[in-house]
Amino acid sequence: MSIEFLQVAEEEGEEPIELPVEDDGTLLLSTLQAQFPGTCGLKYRNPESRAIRGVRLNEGRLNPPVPESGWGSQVYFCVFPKGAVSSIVENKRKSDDHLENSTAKTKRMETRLRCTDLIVLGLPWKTTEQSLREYFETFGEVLMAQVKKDLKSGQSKGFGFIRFGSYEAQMRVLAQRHLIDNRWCEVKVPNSKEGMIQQVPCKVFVGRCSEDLTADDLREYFSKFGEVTDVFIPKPFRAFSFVTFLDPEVAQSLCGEDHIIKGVSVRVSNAAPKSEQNRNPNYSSGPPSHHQRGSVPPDPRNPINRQENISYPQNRGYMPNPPIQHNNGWNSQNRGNLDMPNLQALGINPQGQNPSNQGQNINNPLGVGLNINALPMNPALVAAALNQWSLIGNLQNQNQEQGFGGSGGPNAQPGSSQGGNFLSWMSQGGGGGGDGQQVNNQFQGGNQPWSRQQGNTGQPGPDHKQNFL
DNA sequence: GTTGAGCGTT
Repeated sequence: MSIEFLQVAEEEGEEPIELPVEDDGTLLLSTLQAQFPGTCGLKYRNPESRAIRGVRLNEGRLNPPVPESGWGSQVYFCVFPKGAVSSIVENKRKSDDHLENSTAKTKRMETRLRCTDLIVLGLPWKTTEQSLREYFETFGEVLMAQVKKDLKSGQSKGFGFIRFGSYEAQMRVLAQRHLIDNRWCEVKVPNSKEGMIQQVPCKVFVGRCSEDLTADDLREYFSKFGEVTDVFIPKPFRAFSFVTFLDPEVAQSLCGEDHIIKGVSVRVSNAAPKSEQNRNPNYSSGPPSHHQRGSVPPDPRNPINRQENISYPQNRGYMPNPPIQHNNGWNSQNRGNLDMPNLQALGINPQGQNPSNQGQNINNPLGVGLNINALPMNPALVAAALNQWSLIGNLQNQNQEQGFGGSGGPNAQPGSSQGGNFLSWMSQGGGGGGDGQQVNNQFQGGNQPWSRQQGNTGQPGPDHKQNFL
């Protein structure tokens, strides 16, 4: 006997896949979902009425429209779960937002592949699911919004979950903090969903920068390739910078290229992950892996961030790049290694190639037998650069004592322009964020989740683990 | 009736 197949496409116009029908003539939902993860049903266009018809689903089995005549030769389309919100939100969106022009298919793909529930921490007690949803709808279609409450009292527990329909929306939301019902909240990938997020870095290293290249210059230039969510230029001048894109693919596409900005030839390469050694030893619980992309400072171009006097808690990590914790080996395997910003900044790659470092160990530039005199550069300059990154001197001690993970980027060391340590670097403003945002520590005590962590003169306590999330 | 780091009753 022959097995019957029916043709299923993700949506109308897409190339169908043939799926095997069971002996009883039904299609198992599991069979469908094996090919179209996230699908919850099937539909088809009625050739007579031209209307879309749904396919009966009963106990995990999809039934042919007319049982006696089987599925026929028509193409069926997947049904994906969708929230109640749609058209209103769509219409509200900025028309100039090119990222929202993604096709339905792209959206599906993203939903299927990468969207995940996000946890919203620090919600005001008064925030309801309604207000939570309304807030996040400004970023995109919200498929789910919930506030966790005490079952008995109904009182909010101060956190909740949201899910977006598009990955862009999710990325935007993860890339900033959120003022919800007049309280700053943070959105993260829940611990339970770790590993479900794409871990392609959005940040690129831009070497050979000249001192007169401003963050605005870089932003303006690189924006033509895709939305730039952050630009970080270390202070004092270190001849490199970091540019973070919303889209990791844009970032990756630029790596290995030379670009001329304001007459300066800069080199774009992968932003090497920070090493564990320069991280906060207390911060080891394997937080969400999305922070490569997620922890960029709020984008000032986002209306939400245009409020007057917006500021960020000094110790909370709204510096160029809060520490990145990966569970994909980016950092976890790099313990004991040093980063290599110094060499990259000088246009030197000790590995002799573009440091494509995703998931790879980054060799310690010192560990590969760095010989300053052998470098194709003024040794004094190299030495000065090394010194800037604290690669000469008491680096070990600093790293052990500072107990901080924050830095100027995946491979920027906090360094010490004054011969100090990271804390002194922090107290100078910590880099202040790539957009020149002020870090004026305006938060008042008690009202913010992070307020108690203000004051950065002492050793970070154990609970500084939260500082940079 | 209070609170403020966390990780989702179903």
